[in-house]
Amino acid sequence: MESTSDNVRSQMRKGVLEYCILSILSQKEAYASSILEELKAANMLVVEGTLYPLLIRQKNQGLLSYRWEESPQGPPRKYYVITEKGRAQLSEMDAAWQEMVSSIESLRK
Amino acid sequence: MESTSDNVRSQMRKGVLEYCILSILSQKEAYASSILEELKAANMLVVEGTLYPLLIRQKNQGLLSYRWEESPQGPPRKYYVITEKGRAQLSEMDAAWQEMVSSIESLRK
DNA sequence: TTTGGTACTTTGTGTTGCAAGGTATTGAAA
DNA sequence: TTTCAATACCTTGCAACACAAAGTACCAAA
Repeated sequence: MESTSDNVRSQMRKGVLEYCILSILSQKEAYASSILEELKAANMLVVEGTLYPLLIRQKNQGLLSYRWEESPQGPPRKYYVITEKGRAQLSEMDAAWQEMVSSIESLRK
Repeated sequence: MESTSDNVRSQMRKGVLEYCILSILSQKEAYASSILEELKAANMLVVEGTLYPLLIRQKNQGLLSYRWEESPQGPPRKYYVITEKGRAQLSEMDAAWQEMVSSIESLRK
């Protein structure tokens, strides 16, 4: 049983997730589980099944690269790193986001 | 040939269109073409093929109702009206939107 | 050697936005 | 009267996306 509120929030998250990922990775490298934690801390909750394909898409687009690193325990981690192209895309997204905030504000006057 | 920027903006629009529609209709009744113009004025461009199904969905969810009205010229217009349920949903969306703006801000610090 | 924790991946489903094309009404021009 | 342009509404097929659920793999401790 899902609340209306959950639906609303889930719908709105669509389309800004890529922006969130690039933003997180622009500050420091991270692997999927740690990205999930950051998103959770920012109230932008997503699940594994959403994040992994998204990271792969962004890597295929050349926005991210990655490297393997040993974990203190458990299997190795895939650390993602933002590329130059990714930073350029992030700039685009900053502008697009600001524009959308303005648009909503003007509609919500 | 579509620019990266268009893709970015198109993706971000997902999920907030319903919010925009309810917002517009909360101020006054409107028919599809006039809603398109308002969205265009707010830089939230969409096309007919997006808007019509969306209005029908919202009507089926009980968020909107409509009535026919003669046009000064051309076929009659379908004026959409927001319902009480629609206004409740709009309140939800206001809250969800504000939360998302905060989330992005905290990630983009 | 089995168990539990960590981490990455894949599959199937439903929703959404969009391009493109279609239908219907009206009034004015040919 | 027929044709045309403008207005308005609707439908179909497609691709992208978020998500639930299930699966695979690695490691260390019991």
